[in-house]
Amino acid sequence: MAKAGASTRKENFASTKRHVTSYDVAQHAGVSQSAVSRCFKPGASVSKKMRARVMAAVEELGYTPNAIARGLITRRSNMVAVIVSNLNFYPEVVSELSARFTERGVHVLLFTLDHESDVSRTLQQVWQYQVDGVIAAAHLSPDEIATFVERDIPLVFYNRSYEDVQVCSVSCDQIEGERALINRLVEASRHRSFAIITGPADSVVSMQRTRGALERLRECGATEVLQVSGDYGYRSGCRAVQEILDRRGDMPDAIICANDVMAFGAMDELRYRLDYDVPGDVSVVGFDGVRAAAWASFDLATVVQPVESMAEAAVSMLMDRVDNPELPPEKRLFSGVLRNGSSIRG
Amino acid sequence: MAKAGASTRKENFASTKRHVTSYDVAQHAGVSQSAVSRCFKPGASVSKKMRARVMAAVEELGYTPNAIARGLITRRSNMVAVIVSNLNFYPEVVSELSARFTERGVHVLLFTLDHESDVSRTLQQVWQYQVDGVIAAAHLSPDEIATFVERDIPLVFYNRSYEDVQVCSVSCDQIEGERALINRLVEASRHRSFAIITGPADSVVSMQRTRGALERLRECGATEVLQVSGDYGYRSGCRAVQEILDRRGDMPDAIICANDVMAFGAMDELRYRLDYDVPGDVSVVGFDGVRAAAWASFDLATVVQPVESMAEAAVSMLMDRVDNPELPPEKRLFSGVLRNGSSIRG
DNA sequence: AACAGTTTTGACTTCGAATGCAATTTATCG
DNA sequence: CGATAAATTGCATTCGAAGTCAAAACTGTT
Repeated sequence: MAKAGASTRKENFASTKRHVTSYDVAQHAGVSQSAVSRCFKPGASVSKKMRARVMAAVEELGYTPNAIARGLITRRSNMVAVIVSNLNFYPEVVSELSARFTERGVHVLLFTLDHESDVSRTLQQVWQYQVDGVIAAAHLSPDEIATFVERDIPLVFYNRSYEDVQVCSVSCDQIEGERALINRLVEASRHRSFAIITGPADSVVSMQRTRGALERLRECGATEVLQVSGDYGYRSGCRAVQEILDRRGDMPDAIICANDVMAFGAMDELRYRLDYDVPGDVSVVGFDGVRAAAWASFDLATVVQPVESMAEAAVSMLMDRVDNPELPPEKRLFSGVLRNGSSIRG
Repeated sequence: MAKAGASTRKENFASTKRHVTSYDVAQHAGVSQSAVSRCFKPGASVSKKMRARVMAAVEELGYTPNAIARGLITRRSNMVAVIVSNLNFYPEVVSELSARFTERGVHVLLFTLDHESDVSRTLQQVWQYQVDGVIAAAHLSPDEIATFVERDIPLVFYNRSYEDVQVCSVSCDQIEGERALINRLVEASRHRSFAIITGPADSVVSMQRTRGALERLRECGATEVLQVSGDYGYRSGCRAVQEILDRRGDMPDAIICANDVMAFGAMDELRYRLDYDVPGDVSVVGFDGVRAAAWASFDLATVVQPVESMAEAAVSMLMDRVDNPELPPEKRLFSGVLRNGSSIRG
């Protein structure tokens, strides 16, 4: 970058002058402030000579345009809010979204929710920052969704879909995925009794997965399906297995978990505390396709959500509406990819 | 919040007027814009009557202060940048930082780095957004650090320390932690031969961990220490074990991994592909204390970094310098907590 | 060289909220 | 009650960049 000499000079400027503004640059280059501004606007009409002079001054003073000031006048902050609930904080999703936005020169204001009740407070913050759009991987009430419409702020849900609300979303087909998983189970071997470990009661995703599983199981003629509830965490997977044992007296042929992490808990509990063989005695399946599903310890049969495609879709869907607010709401549904793992018997 | 009636009214306003500004509120309440502004400033001098009138108008119009405009004049954006490199994206850290900042009414602009080379581009972005401070969980060059000083932007490193640079940092004592781990190893049982799986060559943290291990091993009289390199990923843990086997012909008594995830890879490779017993034949230790370390499949002996304390420390260290830029740089070093796991023999 | 046509350029205004200062109201006390 | 101190309020300006529009500088043509 800058050589030592230039660096020293900059330092001096910095200590005397608080912030270098476009005015300073203009003065230094002997041009108008408008000219400086234009040099930073992509398709603007600036002569070569002008651009060169300005850029020289920019270098010398170490000028950086102030995005805050720019945002004020252009009414485009180039920031989007990403709202994720802390519980199901999928790092891949956040980092993938962040990367995709960065590619487009858009910056991510991250909001994590500890409790779903923080939503309204969070939204207050979101409004203040004049973000150009919002990606929500959390549950919003219809009222809250309505405020986005009122304020003309594009909103895209990630893996949350709302049946009766016209709103953008990108999701993985939970029901289809779960059905595929059940198909895999019944094809693989004669599983007769089942248990489902659900996610938290307020998780739509969990409900869909559970519903998909139940539907398909019934269609396949399974009559014996025990349901116990978990919270998506490892420990709740362990506890759920205990509960299954308590309620049934023995283990079912297969345990269907609403997510991978609970499946890990379930497998570990079965193998290490209850001394069952997975998949010999019990098959276990999950949902999500997190990294650890492919680890040899688990080699879990699950549905891999196409995180990259989904993130890309969410980002482009959002940015399309930012550029053109007239676009109608759209729901994009991706299919998950079945991952065969040795956690299924047969 | 607002009843249905009010909501409808808001909607009408919204459709006629682009954004509700403090001027609109002022006019509606029959007061000056300054008054409105003051009603939103904590310790300002406003009479009860005035506040009531203003707030009524605020409610009625659905006004939200514009943080962008505020930031422009106050020169305080109430945003901080959090820079993390994508590779070692520790979700706990990011979400913990985010929560701590949110508590203080500060917002997080998230920057993820795919390659370390993106740093300078990222910093350009950071300058533009006039963030009040930066938390970096990534490597910056001394030149880059210097620009923070020039620009008077407080910077706190998370788990990166620089020996000769005066800069704020919050870290876990990698060397001490690793030494404790080695102590645990030698106390537990007679381990004679060792292998170390390091992290990426450019990771300072990995270097420190390796150094700590080597030092303590030498002090304990270990002569046979093989070093192979990994990249912090699960697969690299697997590969590293193969490499150890190739280079030695057999397995050492203990494998010391620069992080937990590689330790998982190593354990799985040993158990499921090479048919070694862990810890019977080989002990494995990691570093970090991620969630999965406590899972029964691994029950890994490791050093748990006190993420919550560290995040809190980083946040308060940063915000202290934002409020008082004169504070001198400070390095805070936390001790990790040894986690005993059954991945160690004895 | 003079003219119309095209680029470039600069003066001025704008975005929305915060603040110093002066004007005004209210409270306090002899 | 009047005078003075104290609290409240409004006016005008400010932050930094971008856009509007008209003036100025080029271009090419005859």
